[in-house]
Amino acid sequence: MSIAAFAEQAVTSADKTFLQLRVDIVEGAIPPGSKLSETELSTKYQVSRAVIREAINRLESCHLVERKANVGARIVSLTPQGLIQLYQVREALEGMAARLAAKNMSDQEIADLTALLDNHFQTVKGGESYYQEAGDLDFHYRIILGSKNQHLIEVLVNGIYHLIRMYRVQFGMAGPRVTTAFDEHKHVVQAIANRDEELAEMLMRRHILYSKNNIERKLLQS
Amino acid sequence: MSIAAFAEQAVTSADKTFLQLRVDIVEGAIPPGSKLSETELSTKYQVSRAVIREAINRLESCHLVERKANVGARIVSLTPQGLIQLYQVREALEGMAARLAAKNMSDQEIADLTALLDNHFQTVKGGESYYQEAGDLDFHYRIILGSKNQHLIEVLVNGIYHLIRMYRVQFGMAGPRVTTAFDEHKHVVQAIANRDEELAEMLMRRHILYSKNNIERKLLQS
DNA sequence: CCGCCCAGCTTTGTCGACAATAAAGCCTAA
DNA sequence: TTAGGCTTTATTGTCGACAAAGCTGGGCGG
Repeated sequence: MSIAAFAEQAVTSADKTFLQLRVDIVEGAIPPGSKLSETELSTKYQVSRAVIREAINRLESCHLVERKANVGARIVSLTPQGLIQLYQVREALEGMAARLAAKNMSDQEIADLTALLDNHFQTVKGGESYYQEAGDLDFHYRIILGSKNQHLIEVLVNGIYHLIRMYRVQFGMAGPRVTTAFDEHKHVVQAIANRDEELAEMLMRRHILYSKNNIERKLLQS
Repeated sequence: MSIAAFAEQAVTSADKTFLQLRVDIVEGAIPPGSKLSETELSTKYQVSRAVIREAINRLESCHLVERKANVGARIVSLTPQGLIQLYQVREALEGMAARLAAKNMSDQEIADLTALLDNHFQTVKGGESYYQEAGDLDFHYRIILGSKNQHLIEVLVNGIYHLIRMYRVQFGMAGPRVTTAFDEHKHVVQAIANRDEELAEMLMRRHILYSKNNIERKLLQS
């Protein structure tokens, strides 16, 4: 359920098309760099061009597609340095999120977060590397929401994280760093529980910086 | 010219309407919290409803308006804590921008930035408080662009700064802090010139933090 | 007298057609 | 043969009309 809180419900037809398209893009069903023809999509998804246009507009505000006037929309093309830049933004924003979470999360929320981590620990100890995807996301989402900062939440949840997921799929990073990342998570939560804003931010920044370095290494060797 | 580099040129009709609407919103011609009726706007700006809808969509991605399905769009309502949250995001992002600028700006760009500051110094010394608006913006924009980080630039320039301007207009902060802010700017530039990433980030963060505190004080006493 | 429900009306969502712009291919001329 | 310009064609931008959902006001029943 934890993550399901973000299941935005689509009421209008453009909503559904937007969500569907976003999945298709992030999951790679439509490859990066490819052109999005309005007429083609309108037949494919059985909706009018106006709906497609609205969906594409929203995709653009997620930074998943780029439009040029009188030319059309293309899915963004992914580059290693683009991923690096994304992690730089993540480091700044999630660092601040951790700081604010240390200040603003309720005791109950912190308790829940701790419980979540214990739960994950059982899984990790069991040897399953299930952790990476769902668990990691859940952890980061909770802290972002815990910041109680609407702008922060918006930019990260609706903007950056879909792009991150897209990179993960395209560059095929299922990712090791499971146990070490788990320890880092634990320390961040401890700092938040201690209401140590300074430390929470620093630890979160390092956690993301390590991730970035890890990814850089993998990108270079391939 | 410096700032004119951001003069996005509108080619399509929706572009012009969007830019016009954005000005009208940011400058306060359309007050915060008010409803944006599509038909009303379409007669007012002499364009079809489709154009208005597209413009509103883009305004939404700037976080200047909020939409509800089957209900309509309203201009965001401004709250003191909303402004605080905005400054928290600014602190994180522009701090990172200063760090990256110290790494990525060319020597020429740094020289230009220094010259710009000297120029501003003459103005400040002359007693004109012209500085606040244009000069401050120019300084921050250059460092943001100097980061060479596309995501950072996007979020700040197209998203946050218009909101900041809107708050400035609505809450009527022409702003003192002229000379002290100038010194802070100077120190940031020095750190960037020395390629001291750590210090550049720290100084920029403090600069914005001071601004935030200053604003908080003013908000409370009113 | 108060509250609920229904009808009408306003506003948004969706659609198909037309206009305008840019890309592609062909034709001509150097 | 190739470069340049023109024509054709496909795609996007814009429009007005229709469909559907929400809000408002009046009437009915408790």
